[in-house]
Amino acid sequence: RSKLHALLKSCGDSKDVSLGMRLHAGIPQGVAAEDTFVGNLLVQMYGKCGDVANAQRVFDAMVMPNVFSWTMLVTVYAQNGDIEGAKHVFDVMPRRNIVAWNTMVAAYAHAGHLVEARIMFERMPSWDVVSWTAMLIANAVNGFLDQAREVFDSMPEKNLVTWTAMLSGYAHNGQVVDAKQVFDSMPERNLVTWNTMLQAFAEAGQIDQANAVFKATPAWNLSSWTCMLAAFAQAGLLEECRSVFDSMPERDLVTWTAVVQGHSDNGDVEGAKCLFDAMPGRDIVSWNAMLLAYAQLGHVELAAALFHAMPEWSSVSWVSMLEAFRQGGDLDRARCFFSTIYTGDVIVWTTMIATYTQMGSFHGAKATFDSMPGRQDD
RNA sequence: ACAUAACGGCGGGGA
Repeated sequence: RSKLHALLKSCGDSKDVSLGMRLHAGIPQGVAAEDTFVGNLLVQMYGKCGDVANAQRVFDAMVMPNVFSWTMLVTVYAQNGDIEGAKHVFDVMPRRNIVAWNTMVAAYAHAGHLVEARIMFERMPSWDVVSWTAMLIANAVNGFLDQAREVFDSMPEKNLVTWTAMLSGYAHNGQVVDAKQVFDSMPERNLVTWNTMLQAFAEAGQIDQANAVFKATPAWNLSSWTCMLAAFAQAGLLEECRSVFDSMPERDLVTWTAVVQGHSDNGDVEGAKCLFDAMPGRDIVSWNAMLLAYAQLGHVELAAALFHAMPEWSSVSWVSMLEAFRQGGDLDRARCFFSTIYTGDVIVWTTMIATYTQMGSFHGAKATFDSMPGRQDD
């Protein structure tokens, strides 16, 4: 069982759902249902792999789900972006503990639903450092750094995660001076802390400072290297970007996508395509990055071909194609393409409106604007 | 024994 534990955990960490399924299939019939511990491990593994349906299926078959099973199921929905689903499980679970409450507050926080996060938080029977940190994040992701700071300052207890969350809030809000101040006053640091500080300088375009933090970091992981190579690319230093990429001891999908984008950002489509073809695997983000490279660099036909070769599409794909047609001044194809989209979000619609506007078709822009579903006029 | 918060890669407008 402890072996199974380690194996299923590693499937979750590496999102290897096919190995997870093989392990699941190797467990004797009924064990996953009757042995709550084993069932929990499977629910968690499927959740981490993004397979919510199988997580739910294992859970449903469990004879005696315990409080771990229930809170894990809440986490599964929350971490896969289904807040409604998480809330539903939360509402029907027989006994709610602080971990379940914290999970819900954090889910709302990351989705940017500050009001809901606050309502949850206020209804909690008690709070701990995780609850407070989640509320700090809820404020920070909405750009309310002063309120986040108030939460931070008034917390009865802080730990390394709290400090790093505050640092991260400043980092992503462009407040690099405040970020540095937090970093300098932290009682302790770990690799996440160092990476967050690196990201703060990188996002602020302060490449020398970023490089200094990178060099001073006691040890690196994939996040550190990837952040640094992306920072070099964004600063127009493609050679340095490449040298980080070439010297990294390991690479993952995120790394590969970052280096593809680094080349496209610096106008090197051929380099981007070479790397894209050499990638060991591709996900929707990497396909979109390559698609956008073609779109932004004016390769309409290559973009169209790539679009049709993609295994799946997202709103980013639609926007990239519209961008390609807009770049090429081809309003007809943009309009025709747009009419085939059924699931576009507000950004897709805004891009189409901008395309009409830019081509001088105010009627088209207005008509599109008027037919937008669920438009918020505030 | 197993559950919750912090770090890296893709899109429009706005500031």
